[in-house]
Amino acid sequence: MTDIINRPDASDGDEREARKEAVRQGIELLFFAYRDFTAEPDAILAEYGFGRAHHRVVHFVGRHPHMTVGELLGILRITKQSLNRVLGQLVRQGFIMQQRGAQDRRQRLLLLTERGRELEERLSAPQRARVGAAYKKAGAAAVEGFRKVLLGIIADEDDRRRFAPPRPPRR
Amino acid sequence: MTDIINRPDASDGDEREARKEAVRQGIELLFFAYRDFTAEPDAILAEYGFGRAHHRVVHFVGRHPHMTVGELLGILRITKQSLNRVLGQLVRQGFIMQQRGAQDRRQRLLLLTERGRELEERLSAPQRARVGAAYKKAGAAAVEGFRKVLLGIIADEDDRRRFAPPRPPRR
DNA sequence: CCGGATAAGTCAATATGACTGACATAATTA
DNA sequence: TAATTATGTCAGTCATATTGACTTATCCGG
Repeated sequence: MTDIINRPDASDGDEREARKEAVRQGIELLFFAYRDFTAEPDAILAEYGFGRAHHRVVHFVGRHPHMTVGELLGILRITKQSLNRVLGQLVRQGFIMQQRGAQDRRQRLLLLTERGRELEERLSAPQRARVGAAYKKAGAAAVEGFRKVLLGIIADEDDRRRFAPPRPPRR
Repeated sequence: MTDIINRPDASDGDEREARKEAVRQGIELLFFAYRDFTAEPDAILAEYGFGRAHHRVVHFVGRHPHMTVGELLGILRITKQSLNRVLGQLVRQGFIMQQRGAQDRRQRLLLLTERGRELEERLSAPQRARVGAAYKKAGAAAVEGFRKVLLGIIADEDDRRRFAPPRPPRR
């Protein structure tokens, strides 16, 4: 269960050190990848006078239409005061619409407008290109590993549940 | 006339859609993983009145002792004014030492003090635990895939070069 | 050896994204 | 009806980042 690698001639100390170094490299890889992964959308956002927070809102509302403000707060893990400035700008400038909830009329269900979809498309394009190219280059097996490790890093069980296998076997 | 319904082997259109969805999931996975990956150190940093920027500096100086200020700026991709506030605090509070460069005396080579090493250890412990557990759970093949994909996401060739294979064949 | 380039540091002003705390409103639910 | 919940808002603060201008010390090429 613990055998990461089968090495007959390494001592436990070396083994542990090598593993520790591998983990530290993983940490650093995450930093670099995230840094570059956000750089291109950030440049586009600047045109609109928006920041990374706006991207996150547009992304999640795009992927989960009719989500509530509370759900969005739970995903982003920020306060409603922080969200409100960003969300308010997006609503006032016509990127996001709010609909009264049908069952619970206190809820404001969030939706992208046409303009919002265009923005989402522009912002995600460089990220999709970057990640898509990395996927293609690394191959399907590597992508499976990438997903597995990232899922292991995510703390919250509910958040992990968002990620069903990419192609669930139908029937 | 693309028949959506009854198809054992997917058409190109479906194939493309599935791939696009897989890439979008990857983007989201990166967001969630990075969010959780930074949450625990952030709480520790708050005890010191520090922020994430201090963590990054302590991390890179710890991993690359005697690095110059310019190298650090290149890695972090921030302005020297931004770095200076953070670095200055760390130096003044005894977490980082600066040594004059031997060849080039304009350089201030950066080093962790004992206190700095302790801080680095505290900050990295939860990250190492989280990433280490994810590695262990996912297995060696998955880790290889994780590394491959993240390397593909990193834009800069010089940055990619930092990541030699975790166990280079000695001899 | 002089002058330009480079490494580092600094001052000032500004923007963004986050926080805490307090409070308001409307709607749901017990 | 009363408590709770979903959302929104006002006010103040902090950390991180920016641009732009400038200084000091040092290096290096002509």
